[in-house]
Amino acid sequence: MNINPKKISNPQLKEQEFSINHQKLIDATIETIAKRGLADTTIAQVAKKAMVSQGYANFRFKSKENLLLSSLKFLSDEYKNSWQRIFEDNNLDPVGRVIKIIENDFSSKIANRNKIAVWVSFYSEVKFRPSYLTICQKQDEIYSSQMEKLIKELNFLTDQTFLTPREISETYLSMVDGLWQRILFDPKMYSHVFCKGLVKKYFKNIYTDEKRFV
Amino acid sequence: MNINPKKISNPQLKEQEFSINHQKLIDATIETIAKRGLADTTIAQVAKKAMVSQGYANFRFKSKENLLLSSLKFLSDEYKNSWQRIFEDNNLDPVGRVIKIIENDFSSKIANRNKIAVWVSFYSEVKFRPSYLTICQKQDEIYSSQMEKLIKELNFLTDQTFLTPREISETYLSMVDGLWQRILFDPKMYSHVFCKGLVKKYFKNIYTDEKRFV
DNA sequence: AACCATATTGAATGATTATTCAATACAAAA
DNA sequence: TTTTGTATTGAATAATCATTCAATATGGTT
Repeated sequence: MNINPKKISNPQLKEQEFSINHQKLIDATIETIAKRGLADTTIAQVAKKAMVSQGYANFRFKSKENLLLSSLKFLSDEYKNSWQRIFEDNNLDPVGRVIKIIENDFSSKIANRNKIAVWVSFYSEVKFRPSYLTICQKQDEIYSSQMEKLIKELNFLTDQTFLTPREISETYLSMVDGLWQRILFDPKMYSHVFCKGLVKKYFKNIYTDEKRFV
Repeated sequence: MNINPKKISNPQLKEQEFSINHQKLIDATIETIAKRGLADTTIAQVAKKAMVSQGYANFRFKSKENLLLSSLKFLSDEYKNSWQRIFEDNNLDPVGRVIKIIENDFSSKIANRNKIAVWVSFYSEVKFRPSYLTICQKQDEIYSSQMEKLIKELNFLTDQTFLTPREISETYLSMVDGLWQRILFDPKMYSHVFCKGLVKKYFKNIYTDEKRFV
């Protein structure tokens, strides 16, 4: 019995086969939203980009809504994984961790104009689709609380007491959201270098003795 | 000849009559977007809310696109007027002016959840509709440069030199955008009081001697 | 080879919606 | 009153799309 990877009698391979098309469609959805906007994203276009039939796309995801939701989930998980790795890295001290966080939030993988366009598209619908809100909010809460804990350590180490960990982390998170939005408007002015510099300068002003916040 | 305000032989009255319906439709558009989202806003719903016929709404504005554009323009002008009044008020010193600006940006007239929902809806389409970008960007540039000038004065008065006016004003504007977005997610947590407090604390940390940034 | 199960297709369907326009209402002028 | 010009209507149109599903393809099993 010849084991050909394309054969699907093996449940594991079947699962993999499933994942390939699943992921192809999610990628195509994100690309389409990034290129045309959520309003002009149709199943037909997504299916074409994923090189499957229109009927198939619907069949796989049950509905367009569900395809969109899965795509948001994917993006959200990708982001979460990238910052979670930083929080779990035991080789970093608080300052090094904060710097890694900043660099991640304005890395070309995370903060590129296409992905931001997709984020903002979903954000804009959050008030009307509770399911979008659920996905976005849960992860943001974890990020937020991890960040606050990190700042707490940093404050302790540096004897910084004027600003609370909560204040610093909320300010940071707001700045990131705001800067991401601004990247959409004017990606030249709000370059990654500019954004990182601005945020680091914010921290530098708080932790004046710390040389690493250039 | 009896001058009845409903008669339209007088060109001025005709103009006024025009404006009434015009504004009714714009208001209805903003309300509809705020309630249902840009994606689910139809001419039929807007017309119903404005209490005119569907055909009329289209006739007045030539197209749905143009109605949306006019609504964005209205919102944008409203915002501009509110901050411009503060910049033009000669009774304010720099600190007082900054405080007024903060209070305006998180006033219930400007930063309520409905209006933010509309703003974010348009923002999310900015990458795909150059006409939206034009409206948003032009005014933001003016706001931005006025803000920078104001911070320059403030830095001069307080001998603050570590952060440049550009840095402070860009940080402020990003924070505002980010906080607005967060108000959409969780209006209870991001109350006006919380947002104003956070921003004022940011300034307080820079201008430590200034008592008015509570 | 014949059969079966599953994956995939693509054309048809039905719902939604912007836009058009012929018909109507209505107020001013004659 | 009749006429005229403009404002407004609302039903018809045409386009777009999500969704469905009967038909087909594909590859494994016997």
